[in-house]
Amino acid sequence: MRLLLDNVAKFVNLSKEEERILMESFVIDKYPAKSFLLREGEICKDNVFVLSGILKNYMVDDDLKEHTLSFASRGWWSGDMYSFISQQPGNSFIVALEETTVMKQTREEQLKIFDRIPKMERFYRILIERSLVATQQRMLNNMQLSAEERYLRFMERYSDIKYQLPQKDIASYLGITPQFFSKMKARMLRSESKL
Amino acid sequence: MRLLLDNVAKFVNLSKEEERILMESFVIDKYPAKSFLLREGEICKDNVFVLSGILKNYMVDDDLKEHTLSFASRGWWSGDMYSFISQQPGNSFIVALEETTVMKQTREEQLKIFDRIPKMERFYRILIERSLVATQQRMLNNMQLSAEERYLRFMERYSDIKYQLPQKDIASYLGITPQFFSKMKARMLRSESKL
DNA sequence: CGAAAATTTGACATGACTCAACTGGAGTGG
DNA sequence: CCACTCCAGTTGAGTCATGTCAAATTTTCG
Repeated sequence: MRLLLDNVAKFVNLSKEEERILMESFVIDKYPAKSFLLREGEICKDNVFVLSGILKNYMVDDDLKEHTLSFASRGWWSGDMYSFISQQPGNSFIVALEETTVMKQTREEQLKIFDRIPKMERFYRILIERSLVATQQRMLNNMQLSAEERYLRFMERYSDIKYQLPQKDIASYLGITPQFFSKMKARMLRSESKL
Repeated sequence: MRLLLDNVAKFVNLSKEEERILMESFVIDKYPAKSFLLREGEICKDNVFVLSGILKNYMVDDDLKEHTLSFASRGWWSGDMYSFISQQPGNSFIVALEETTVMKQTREEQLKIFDRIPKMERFYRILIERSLVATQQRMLNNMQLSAEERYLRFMERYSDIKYQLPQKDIASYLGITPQFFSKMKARMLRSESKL
């Protein structure tokens, strides 16, 4: 609980009363490993904040290949942005990679909070400003870096959970096949040990 | 001028007085063809709204290859998001592909407006929510679609200006080389005429 | 333990890139 | 207004990064 308020406090200052109101708009929920918070075709009702565990947000294309959009661990947000803001059926899945506890807030509650506590609209604005920058950066990385280089950046970005993620999911985040990922890692190890 | 207010009015309703205050925070500026609004290493002072003409936002990687982030024509916004929100030197260029007239607002003015007219913070929040969705979608397109398919989507997305953009810039937006783009187009034409 | 899933490995295929040469139009200066 | 240059665009040959398919191996977990 405190974790969420700390996250908010990084960008805006809330009074005790505002904190109380805010907390009332969230509910805590717990998902077992491998359970789905969201499936393709469903409406993403909630914006979720991870207290513990790991979530994966991904899409499946026409060839049934998975494409991972993001991972979320303790202290990070997750959701299907398109579906959440439009409240229309989305195309992505969100699954718990391990038992995961979250605090979640519906879009409706969120908009109400924006009216009651304008500072929260500011907080959210800042959150997505940064998210937009990160997404642009990642897209650029995909355009200009080799798979190997992208992998190294990935390890930095997700250093807290890198050893808990299945390789196939890392590959799908990097935009390469699991087979190629495996060969690439082997190659990197070989050339590293040659030094 | 009216164009900007209409753009805002799509998401929030301003009073005449608020509209007046808002307009005072923008200045109009005009750039000749091939002139730069922003260069790598500079701070992106302004968020710009295009009244006429076309802007291109791109980055140059270590191999001196260009990567186009976006084009902006009449009624669209442009800027280096990272640099604009952090007010730190950025890595992207913004250049006018033809003579371009814009309305621009500094980050400082923008933040002032957010305090004076909270509805404008809401407007901006909605703007970047959508921008985030579009960027995620584009990243996914890059991951799951072939260059050919990406090209077709590009033509829809930028149907208003597709014939005014140099091919090398379209190629760099699609994440392919101009040579490959040229060959691809030729191939597409051939297989189309065979029908 | 046994089945299913994840990972590894190898042979081969391919989409996209590089380099280089050529063409044709756009702008520039004399 | 011509001659010249300089980009943008095209095209071809060869290459490379990554994908595909298939099989073997290891790990996970009921």
